[in-house]
Order: sequence, then structure tokens, then C-alpha cells
Amino acid sequence: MDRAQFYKEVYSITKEIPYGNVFTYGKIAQLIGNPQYSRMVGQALSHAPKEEDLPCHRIVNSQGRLVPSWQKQKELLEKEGITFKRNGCVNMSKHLWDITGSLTSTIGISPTSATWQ
DNA sequence: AGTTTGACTCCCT
DNA sequence: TAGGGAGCCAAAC
Repeated sequence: MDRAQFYKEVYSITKEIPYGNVFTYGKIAQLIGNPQYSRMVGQALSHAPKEEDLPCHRIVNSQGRLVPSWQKQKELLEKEGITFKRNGCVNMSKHLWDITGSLTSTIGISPTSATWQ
């Protein structure tokens, strides 16, 4: 898979994140088939064109550890119904996007190539 | 062409 | 749950 394709997949997945749910960089990378490319996912989103309507604020790091990257997005997430811990860690245990039930045919990803769970 | 940096993740404490 | 360190890849310098 080339880099352009990787970016494309990242954008597609990001756009498919339902309202009130969050997702992680690593999960996306894993979903595409490159679990080690977690950082690239972040970079892909960093130059993601705004006209693409990417809900990048729904993307957080693996465990909701530190801030998602910008603490500003935390407030946006709260508006969507995402709950946070007192310190600011996103409660992704509840709001993590269950992609296994959401189906991935819309983005044209082969479940066989991706090693989820 | 080598070094630094970043919207990361995993492991351990 | 929180915090620090090592590993990771690609782009920027």
C-alpha cells in the first residue's frame, strides 16, 4: 500500500466515525493494515483538508491518556455526548467506536487484511 | 544525506 | 488512572 492510499483510507475511516463516538490513531492504522503507522495517521489528519469535513476531534490517542492533542477538542467532544474523567481523560471505554458492528464496506476495506481485536 | 520533530503506541512503574 | 521511556515511520530542516 502506498502512502496516498494510506491517507485516503484514514480520511474515509475518520469520516465514518458516528456522532458521539471516538476512535484512536492506532485503531485506524490497524484497521488499514499497518498497526505501526499510528503516527502517520496523526500526520494524515494534520494536513487533512478542511473541506473534507473530517471529524478529527473524535480521534484520540490509544487509551485517552493525555489530551487528544488539542485540549480544545475536548469541549467539542463533550458537546457530542462524550464523557470525560475529572482530569480530562476521555472515557473511550464507553464511546470507542465499535467498528466490528458498524461494518466497513463503505470505505472498501478488506476485513481479511485487517487484524482487528 | 544525516538529524530533528511530531495530532502515536506499548510497556513498566 | 497517571507519568515517563523506548520504539516507530515519514516529513521537514
